Amino acid sequence: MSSNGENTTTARETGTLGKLMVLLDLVTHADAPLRFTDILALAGQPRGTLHRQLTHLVEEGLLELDGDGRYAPGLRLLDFAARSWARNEFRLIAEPHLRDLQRATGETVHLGVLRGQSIIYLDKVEGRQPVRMYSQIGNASPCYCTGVGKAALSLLPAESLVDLLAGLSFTGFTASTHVSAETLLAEIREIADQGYAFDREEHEAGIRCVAAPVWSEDRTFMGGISITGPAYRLSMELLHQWSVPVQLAAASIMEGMRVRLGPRR
Amino acid sequence: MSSNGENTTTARETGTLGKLMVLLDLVTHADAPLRFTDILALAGQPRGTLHRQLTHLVEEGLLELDGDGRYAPGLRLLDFAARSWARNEFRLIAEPHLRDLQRATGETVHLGVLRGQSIIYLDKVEGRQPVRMYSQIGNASPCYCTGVGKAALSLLPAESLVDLLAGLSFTGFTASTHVSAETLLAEIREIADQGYAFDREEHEAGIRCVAAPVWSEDRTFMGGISITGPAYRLSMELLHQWSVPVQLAAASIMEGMRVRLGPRR
DNA sequence: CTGAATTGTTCCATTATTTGGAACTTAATT
DNA sequence: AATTAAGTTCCAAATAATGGAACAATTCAG
Repeated sequence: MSSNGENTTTARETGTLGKLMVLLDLVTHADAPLRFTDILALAGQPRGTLHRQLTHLVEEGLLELDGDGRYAPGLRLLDFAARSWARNEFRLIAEPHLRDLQRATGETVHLGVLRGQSIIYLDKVEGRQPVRMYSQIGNASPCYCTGVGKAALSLLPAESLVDLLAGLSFTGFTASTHVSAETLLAEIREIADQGYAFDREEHEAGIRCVAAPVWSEDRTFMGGISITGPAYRLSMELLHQWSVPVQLAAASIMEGMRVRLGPRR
Repeated sequence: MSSNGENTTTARETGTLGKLMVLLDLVTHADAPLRFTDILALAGQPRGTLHRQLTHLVEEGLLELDGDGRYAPGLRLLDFAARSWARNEFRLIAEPHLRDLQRATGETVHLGVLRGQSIIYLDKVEGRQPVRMYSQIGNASPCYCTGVGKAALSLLPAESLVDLLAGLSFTGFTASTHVSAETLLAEIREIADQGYAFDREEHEAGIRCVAAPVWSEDRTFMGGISITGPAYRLSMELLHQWSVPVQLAAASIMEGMRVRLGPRR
């Protein structure tokens, strides 16, 4: 349950929409519903302005104002997201391969894509217990300390990579989290060579993963798939072995996309 | 998989945000990614205007533009929704009771709330198979042909109810769907008396449910919970029996909310 | 291959919306 | 009852959105 303060996109914070999205971000990222005054402090805007902006967001169902004057994320966001997810082509194509990989390894499998500096998880296939929905799906995680993130970064052309890394602000989640662009860059080059990435408890202590990059032909889509699990069960040796099936699954997904979307351009 | 064209909220379609939300609705409700020209036809706006609006939505990550010039819902919506869902107090309080009800009956249990003319499903607890996430959660369904919807409507004060009904446009999904405000109103009055509602295959042929209303003290939150399943397994007699446990579960949820949020006002 | 048609993008004077300071109302606190 | 804080409304000034038209890039037809 990590919340990272980074931008999901390279959003402009100017323009009417941009300013409203900043507010929406503020409220959705908060740990609890916020009062008008709380938002006022966080947003640093004139009261009149803020009040009208919040009113508009509430009118559109993007925020909700409860009886105690607290602002919470609006349920209309759920409706939008449900549609966004249900019809996502990348996810639809990847799903069967994720299931195969889960069955083969018995561990949790994730699918994520790079958006700005974050990885957004598009799907998750777990073993035993019924999936707690939305548990991970939709969550934005940092790219510099997740397997899927580093795999995705390894797909970037040199210049874009340097630019992105320059804009990162590192948070040391664990002892092994990368906290400098230099060491991260070195590892990403290695990953680009070998074609797979590890997360050696860099985001969460006790959690490891192997990941392989997945991309669309025109590189508009860059992400990855991973097998994740507790360190006590997933030795680094085992993860090295699993680098093969992850890469194979990644290849299958890309082949699937080629077939489905391929004949054009 | 029903898409209903009704508004989820009483949104104003004026103002900068309102106009952009109309576009977002358009794209997310479409069955497939739309081209610029498609949206142009649907939105009926000047080309220059539309182009800039779409550009802004893309810049904010609310829409995505693929390599073929097709607009699809943006993944940032997922991030917003994941947060909106994870911290929803109503859902958090209801969850254990939904699980209990599922275990007691063996059938699928839903939690939904009324937003405008639609029911938005907040949670779903299924039996056997691992839940396909987002399968129903977040979906907006019509209020006039679902158990949760009719249960929620039965909570409205007479005047609001008449107003809402007047604004409905009925779609006859099955032979038993209400298609007039009169018959619907009559049933809702009955539901208000007895405290539970049925869906007699009104939304989907072969699917029945019993639902009970759930509301917050100040009535800002009006929704319901339901037990849903195939008609061959859920006789009307069985559903009558289950009206008791659904109502009990509803009562428990409301008690939970009172305890958690109660001491005030 | 050329010209015509369609589709998508940019520009900018006009128009409409947003801005933000201040006055005002309501609720909480002493 | 008086004081402070919280929330809401108002309006001239500043800013952003509008939409028509010109421009570019693709696609299509002969």
